[in-house]
Amino acid sequence: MNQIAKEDVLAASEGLKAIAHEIRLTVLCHLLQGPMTVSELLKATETEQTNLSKHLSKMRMLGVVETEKQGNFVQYRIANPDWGEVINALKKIYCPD
Amino acid sequence: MNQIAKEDVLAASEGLKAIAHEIRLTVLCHLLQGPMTVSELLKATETEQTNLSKHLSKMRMLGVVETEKQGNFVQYRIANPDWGEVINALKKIYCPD
DNA sequence: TGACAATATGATCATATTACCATAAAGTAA
DNA sequence: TTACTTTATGGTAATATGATCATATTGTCA
Repeated sequence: MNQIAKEDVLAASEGLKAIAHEIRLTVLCHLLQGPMTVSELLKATETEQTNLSKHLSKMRMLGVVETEKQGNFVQYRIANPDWGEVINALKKIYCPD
Repeated sequence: MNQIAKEDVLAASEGLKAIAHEIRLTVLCHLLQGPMTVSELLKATETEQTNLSKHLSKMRMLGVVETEKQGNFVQYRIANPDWGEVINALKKIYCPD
């Protein structure tokens, strides 16, 4: 708080909760490459439809992703491209070269 | 996983859990300025000693921070400076200029 | 219209997280 | 040694999270 306001820390911690899960982090990584439909994310995450749907819902409610309905499909995209920088920093920490 | 191995995604999501909490994120932000003792963090976070201690313990077990005992005090420090980049990215997303 | 495909939601159960209390452990100093 | 300070740990209760089942919603197409 020296540097960041209390309310911003709270908001950021909520945002972190939105991606602090194996499936949701996987979704985020994929969406960084571009928007994807639920069906595509389903293949990518190898989980149950209903389970993925809940994770996507959580990410949407916490403002990390946005959706756009396209006919029968729903396309998900990252709400703020700066999440890419978060992922890049995580890669430095967790992905050995 | 296109880009990140499954095991790395898992590790990163665990690391994210270590900071996806208001108190723990506050601790991380403070430690970015340099090592601090528990007592100092206690003042900074304005929480109960026993509560903070558990949060610190979690961060340590998940490898985000390290400790060094100095007499009666315990000094905490960030294990990997790259967490600074994570915070900077979060600032872009959550801290309006 | 009916059948089907894509996605979301409600209910439920198991598990995890968190805050708080009491207490323990470890170091210091008289 | 005793008293005190600093930090950690065990127990517990409230709440949150996650997986799974069944079902609903919405849109497409024949």
